[in-house]
Amino acid sequence: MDIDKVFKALADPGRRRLLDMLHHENGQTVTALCEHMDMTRQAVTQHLQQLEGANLVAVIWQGREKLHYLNPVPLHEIYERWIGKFERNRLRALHDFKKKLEGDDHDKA
Amino acid sequence: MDIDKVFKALADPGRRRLLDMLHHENGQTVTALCEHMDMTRQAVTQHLQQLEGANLVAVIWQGREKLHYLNPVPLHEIYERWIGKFERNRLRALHDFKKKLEGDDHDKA
DNA sequence: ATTATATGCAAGTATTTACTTGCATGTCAA
DNA sequence: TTGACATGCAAGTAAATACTTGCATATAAT
Repeated sequence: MDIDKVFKALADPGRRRLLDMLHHENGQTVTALCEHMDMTRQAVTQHLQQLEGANLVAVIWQGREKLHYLNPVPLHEIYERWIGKFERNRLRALHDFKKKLEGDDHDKA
Repeated sequence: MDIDKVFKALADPGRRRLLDMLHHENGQTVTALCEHMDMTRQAVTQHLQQLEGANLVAVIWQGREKLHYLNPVPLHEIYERWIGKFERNRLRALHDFKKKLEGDDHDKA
């Protein structure tokens, strides 16, 4: 799994918006998703392709319609491999930080 | 809190690497961080500034040295406001998705 | 004082990314 | 089978991002 693609995909507000829309209603077509996006269909398509490439969205063809489904697994990966790791040390880091500040203010006092 | 800046900051592998380094050893100087980065000091500085802008890194000046400290709070925010939301519906979404697939395979059979 | 070290500022280039426009293809419905 | 609808493909433009180079400033060490 290419976590870089996931981060890159999430970096754009438009793409996050698309994920939100699918979160609100799963299995939407390109055209449906376009209605709330202030850009051409092509632009939206390209964003959706990136989301697909990052495996955040899966697609099912239904006749001439392309239905988009959210795949939350990569988000989970990001949490596991990235956020959790830092979270675990959250309090410790904050502690270190404050200690440093205090050390500066009254050094050896 | 500007969550877009956080996502943008995380979108670059170099910046994620810097966060990793600080996670490994907190409070490093620019120069120290540069040693493991295959680019000029200026480039690293600019990345660090973006991390600072996203509030992922805090800085303390110590004489001529600039010490960088990790701030995991924005990561937590991302989890809270983004990942968790999707996680909660993870199983449900997967369920919907499979049902859709099945429905296509043997429609009304 | 002089030199070395740690960093900043700013302009310029190169690469990447976002978005558009125009046309092509395939599916559905009358 | 014709017309409307859903989407794809591809080339081009505009804007954002990553990175560099050259010089300036401040702190520390000798």
